[in-house]
Formats: sequence, C-alpha cells, structure tokens
Amino acid sequence: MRTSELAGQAGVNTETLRYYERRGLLTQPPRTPDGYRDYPPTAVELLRFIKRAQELGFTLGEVEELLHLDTGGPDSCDAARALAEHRRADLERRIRDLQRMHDSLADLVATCDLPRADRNCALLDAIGHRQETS
Amino acid sequence: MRTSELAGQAGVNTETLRYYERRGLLTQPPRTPDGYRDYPPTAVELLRFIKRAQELGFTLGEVEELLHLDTGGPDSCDAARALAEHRRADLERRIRDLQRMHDSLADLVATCDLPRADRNCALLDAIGHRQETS
DNA sequence: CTTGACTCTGTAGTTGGGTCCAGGGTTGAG
DNA sequence: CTCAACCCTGGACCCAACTACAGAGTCAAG
Repeated sequence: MRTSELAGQAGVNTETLRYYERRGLLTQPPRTPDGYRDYPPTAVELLRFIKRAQELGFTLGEVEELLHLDTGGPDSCDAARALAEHRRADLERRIRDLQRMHDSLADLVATCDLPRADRNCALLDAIGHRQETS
Repeated sequence: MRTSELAGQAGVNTETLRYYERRGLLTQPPRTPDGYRDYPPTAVELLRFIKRAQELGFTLGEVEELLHLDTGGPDSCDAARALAEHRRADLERRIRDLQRMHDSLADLVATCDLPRADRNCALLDAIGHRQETS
C-alpha cells in the first residue's frame, strides 16, 4: 500500500505520514525495490487509532507512549492502564473546567433573554470601558 | 499607568501588551512626552476581560470581534449574544466528546481489574496491529 | 555622575501539528 | 517516446499566542 493510498483511506495528508514517521510515531515501513514506502493494510487502522486518540485529546506525544506499549502481555497492560488512568483523571479535570466555562457563557446568554429595551448585556458591559482605553 | 504596572495588575507579560497592540486588540494608548505608553486605569479591566474570554475558549480573533462590538445598544448585544451562543454550543460539543472519551477510558481501566491471567487489554488490543506495520 | 530599573523599537525564536516546495526519480497509458 | 501522476528527500514555511533579545533612550536614587 502506497503513501497516497494509505493517506486517502485514513483521511490524512501524505505529508502527515512522513511527519509521523520523522517524529517516531510510525516506524519506517518496508520499501519497494524502488524505495517507495509500502505500508501493510493494518496501517489504516493504526492511523485511525491515532486520529481517534487525538480527537479524544491525547497529544501526539501521549499517543506515542501508547504505541510504545507493544510488548504484549500483562505488564504492558499494566502500563497501558496507568496511562489510561492518568488521561482519565486529566479528562475529568478538563471536563469540569469546560463545564464551568459553559455555564458562565450560558449565564451571559441568558441575560440577553430580557426585553430588548431594558436588558443590559453583561458581555458588553464587561468591555464597556474600552472606548476610554482607545 | 506604565506598561509594567498594567502588566503586573492584569497578570500578563509586558510583551503581551505590545503584542496585543500590534495585532490590533488594544488600541494605541496615549504616550508621555518621552514616548512611554500611558494606559488609563480602565485598561486593567479590559485586559482581565480579554483573559477571561480566553479562558472561556475564545480565540484572540474572537475577542477582537467582541471588542469591536462597541457601538452600544441592543444590536451590539445581539451580536455579542450570537458569538457567545456559538462558543457555548461549541463547548457543549467538546464536553460531550470528552465525556465519551472519559467513559471509554474508564471502561478500559475497568477491564484491567480482572485476574491478571485471563484479562485482555482492550487498549492494547486496539493498537495490536502495530507490530505488523513496523 | 553612575548605576540599575525601567522603557522603547524591530525582529526573531518557541511549541505543536502539520503542510508545502524544489529538484529529482519511476511507472504506466496512449 | 512522452506525459501525467506518482514517489523520494531535506528543508522551509504555516498558524496561534506568546516570549525573548539586542541596542538604545530615560529616570530616580545614592
């Protein structure tokens, strides 16, 4: 499987594949006699895993950690578990933060639900002093 | 109020102030005869607003949009509301995603709570095809 | 009058995650 | 045979949001 085919199936740019390889996220695939990269079909799944992990908030560095847990067996499982637990706690924190932000914004939006004439916009009030700064 | 005083009170780097000015987020403050920036006290509030907006997930570009809504009146409030509502929905989506991920991770961690011998690590299973890619 | 703390300017560097490009080689269809 | 469509490499460039730095001016205290 060539670079562009893999890229196409995984929904990434071909340059991204080379980038991942450079940064050690993907190990070097075998080459055809001409020097072209020849990925195994399973690479598609691997890339989708990477992309999914990214969407879920893992950095590429963290994804790399996960990928290095490839020795198999219960020990790797323990290591993977530690990583997962760490990320889980992290996510919990981030969710709480985002929830706080969300609630604040919802409050701001809610103040706009007063009759047009006599409401005051908390959002714009907050920046009302801007003119004096100009 | 000089640059470093403002920076100190607002909890930002002095360079950040000049950066905001360069990028048009802060209008140019008056200068003392020597050419030093002389911010009005209200600038502290303005900066805090910017920082708070950032915490709420607004990009500086979006903050700038907000700051340009300075004509006052209900129309500006509507515009501000639209921006806030947009961000709110965005946050809601991200929270849901993170929550989904959190739950997945929690599940994965839970499978590790089986006896060592006969558990299988879903996390490593998910990336189990990696070797074949090497 | 010197020292140290501040200010100014313009420019360059950082991080993370890519993306693009020049310059060159190979392959397959017409 | 030629042309398009790939592939290779190393390196430059992109974005956001800063942060640092060099080189020069200003100011207050001792």
